[in-house]
Amino acid sequence: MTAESELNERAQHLLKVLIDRYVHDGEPVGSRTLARDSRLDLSPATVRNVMADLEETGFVRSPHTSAGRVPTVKGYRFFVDSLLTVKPLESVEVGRLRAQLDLDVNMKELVGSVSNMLSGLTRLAGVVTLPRRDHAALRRIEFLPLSENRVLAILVFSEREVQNRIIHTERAYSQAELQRAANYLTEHLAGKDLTEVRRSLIHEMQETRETVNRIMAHAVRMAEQVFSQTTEEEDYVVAGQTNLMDFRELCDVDKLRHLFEAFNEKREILHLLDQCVKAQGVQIFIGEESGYQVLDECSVVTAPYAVDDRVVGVLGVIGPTRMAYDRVIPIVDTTARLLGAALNPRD
Amino acid sequence: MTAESELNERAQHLLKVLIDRYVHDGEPVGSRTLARDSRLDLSPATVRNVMADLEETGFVRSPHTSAGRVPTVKGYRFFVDSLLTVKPLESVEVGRLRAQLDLDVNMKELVGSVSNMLSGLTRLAGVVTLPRRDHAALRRIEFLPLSENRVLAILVFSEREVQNRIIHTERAYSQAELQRAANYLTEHLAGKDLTEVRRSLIHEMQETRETVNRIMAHAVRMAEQVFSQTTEEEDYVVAGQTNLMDFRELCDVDKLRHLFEAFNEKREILHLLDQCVKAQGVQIFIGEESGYQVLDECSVVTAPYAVDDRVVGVLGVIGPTRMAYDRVIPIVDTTARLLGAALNPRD
DNA sequence: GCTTAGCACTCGTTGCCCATGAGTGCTAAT
DNA sequence: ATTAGCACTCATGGGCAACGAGTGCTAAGC
Repeated sequence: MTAESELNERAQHLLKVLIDRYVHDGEPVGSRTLARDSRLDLSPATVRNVMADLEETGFVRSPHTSAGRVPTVKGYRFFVDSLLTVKPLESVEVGRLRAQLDLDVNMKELVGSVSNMLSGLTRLAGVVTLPRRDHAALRRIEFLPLSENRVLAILVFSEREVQNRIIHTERAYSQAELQRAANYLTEHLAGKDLTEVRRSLIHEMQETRETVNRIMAHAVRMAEQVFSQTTEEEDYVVAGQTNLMDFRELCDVDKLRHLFEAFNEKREILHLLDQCVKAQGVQIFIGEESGYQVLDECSVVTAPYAVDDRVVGVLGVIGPTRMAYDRVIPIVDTTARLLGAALNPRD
Repeated sequence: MTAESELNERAQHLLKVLIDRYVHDGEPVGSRTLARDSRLDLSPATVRNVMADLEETGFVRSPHTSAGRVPTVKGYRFFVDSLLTVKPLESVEVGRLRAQLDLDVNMKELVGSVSNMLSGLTRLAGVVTLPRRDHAALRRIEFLPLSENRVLAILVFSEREVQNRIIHTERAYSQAELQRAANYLTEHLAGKDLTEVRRSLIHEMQETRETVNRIMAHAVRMAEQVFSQTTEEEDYVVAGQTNLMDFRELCDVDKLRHLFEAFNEKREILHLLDQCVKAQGVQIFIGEESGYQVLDECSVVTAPYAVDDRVVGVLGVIGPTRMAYDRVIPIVDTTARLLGAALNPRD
C-alpha cells in the first residue's frame, strides 16, 4: 500500500497545510488553526478526525495529549516526495550568485564563499566539499632544488590550478638533472589525470626503472614520491553554523555541542556527503534517515556538483527537520549547478 | 594607593584561595569553605570580615545577599599581576608539542594544529593568526610559462614556504627568456624580505628599466606584478570553540551565538590580536578590559610569536574570565615560543 | 584590638497546589 | 459524512511555604 493510496486528497492537503504551518512557526498545529488555514471550510472536529487517521498511519504525531500535531519523519518524507511544489529561485538571485562566484580566484576561497551563500540564503548551515581533483588532467611537472636533499615539485593542471609538493631525495641533484627529469615526466604523464598517472607509474614506467634508462630511473622514483602524497584528503567547508542557534528545537546547549563537534570532527558528515556523490541530483535526508545520531533532529539537503559531466564534489545545507524544503531544495540545486559552471575550464 | 597597600598579606592570600576555588568549580565561594580551604585556621566569621573589606575595595562581589563571593575583574587583575604562581609546563608536554609541530609541512596546517593544541591543552578556544610574511627573506624566484600570456611565478622563501602567483604578460616568453629573468631577479633580490623587495623595485631597479638592460627591463616589470599582489590579508584560525559550551557562565545560547558570530566575523578579534603584536610577551585581557562587548564575560590570553626575533603573529586562547590563568599562561607562552622555533629556518 | 560564637535576616531554590487554556477524543445529532 | 457539544488531558505559570546556604552585626573572649 503506497502512501498515496493511504491518504485521500483531503488528508494530503491537510498534511501539506499542517507542514507549511509547522515549518513556519514551530508550534504544534491544532485543529482549529488547521481548519482555518486549510481554506476547506471544515469544522475543527472534522479536521480532528482526519488528524486521527494521519496519526494512525504515522504521518503526524502529537507531543502530548492536549497539543496540536507535528509532522513525523514519514510525514515530511511524503511531503517532499509527493506534495512539494518547489519555488524556483528568482533570477535576480541567480544573477547575484553567479556574480559572486566570478570574484573568487582560488579554490579555497571559492568553496568558502559558496558555503557562505548557501547558509546566507537558507539561514541554515551550509557545507561544500572541496572538489576532488583526481580527474584533472596534469599538464606539466617541474622540479626545483630547494636544498641538499629536498626538491620542490610543481604540478600544473590548468591556468588556475597549480600544486606544490616537497619531496626528499637521497642526494643533491643539479638543476640540469632535475630539468631533464621534469621534461621526461612531463612528456610521459601530461594529459593523464592523477589516477592514470599513478597507474602509469606502477605499470609501464617500472620498466624504465629496471632496465632502459639509468638516469630516468631517478625521475620515476621522484615521481613516485610526488604522486604518493595524498592528494589532500577529503575535506569540506562549513558556514553559518550559528544560524542553527535560532531554532527552538536545537536551542539546547548539549545538542548544539554535539552538532558542532560533528561539524569539526568532519568524519561522519563527510561520510554522509560521500554517499551523495553517486546521486545525480538533490538528495534529502530527513531526521534519522541519515543514520547518524547527531543528525537525528536535522535534515540534510545535498546536491553533487560536476565539472565536465564528472561529479567532483557535493554541497548542501544542514538544518532542523523543520525547514522550508520548498525554498531550500531549489537553492541547493541551482547553487550546485552554478558552482559546477564556475569550475569548468572556460578559457 | 596601590592594590598591594590596600590589602594585607592575609587578605591577599584569601583572595588567591577564593579565586583558585572559584576557578575550579564556578560557584560563589562562601566563608565556611574559604576558611577551610585557606588552611589559615580562621573562623568563617573572620573570613567574612575580610570578605567585607575585599568587597568594599572592589576585588570581589556577591551575586546576591546570601551567596558567597566571586572575583571581580579588578580581583582577577590583581591576582594575575601579583598573586599568580605559574606552573611551568611539564617537559613531557613540551616534547609532545614540539613533536606535533614537526609533522606539519605547510603553513595552514601548522597554524591549524597549533590552534588545536592550544584548545586541547587549555580546554578553551584557541586562536592563531597566520604569520605575516612581510619580513621573510626571499630566497629565490622562478618563472614558468603557463600559456600565451600567463606566467607562473614561484617564490621560494624557505624549505617549507613556497608561494605561487600568476601574472599576465603582454606577449609570450620563451622558457629561456624566463629563466634568465628569474636568474636576474634572484640575483638582485635574494636575501631581501618582501618590503625590501618592493623598495628595491621602486628605487634602484628602475634604472635597469630605463637605461642599461633592455631585456632585463621585462624581468623588472614582471617582478612588479608579482610583488604588487596583496600578500593575503590578515587572518586567523580558531579551534575548540565548542569547549566554551562547557562553561555554565557562557551556557546561554544567546551569548554563545554572539561569541561564535564574533569568531566568524573575525574583524573584532583580529583587531584585538593586532594590539598584541607590539607586546613582547604574554598579554591578558580580563572581561571588559578587551573593550569588546562580546568578550565582556571572557578573558583573552595572548602571546606574540617571532621568527628571527621579529614578531610575525599572535596566538592565544579565549575563554570565560573564570579560567585557570596559572595553567593557561605558560601554555600560551611556550606554545608561542615553540611555534616561533618551528618557523625559524633551521637548515 | 583582633577573633569568634551566636543569631537574625536575606534570598535563591525546590516542591507543591491550583487555575488556566489549548487541544483532544468520543458521542450523538444533523 | 459532518459537526456541535462535552468531558478529559496536560503543559504552563503563578503563588506559597519550607529549606538552606550564606550573610552582617553584635557581643563576648583572648
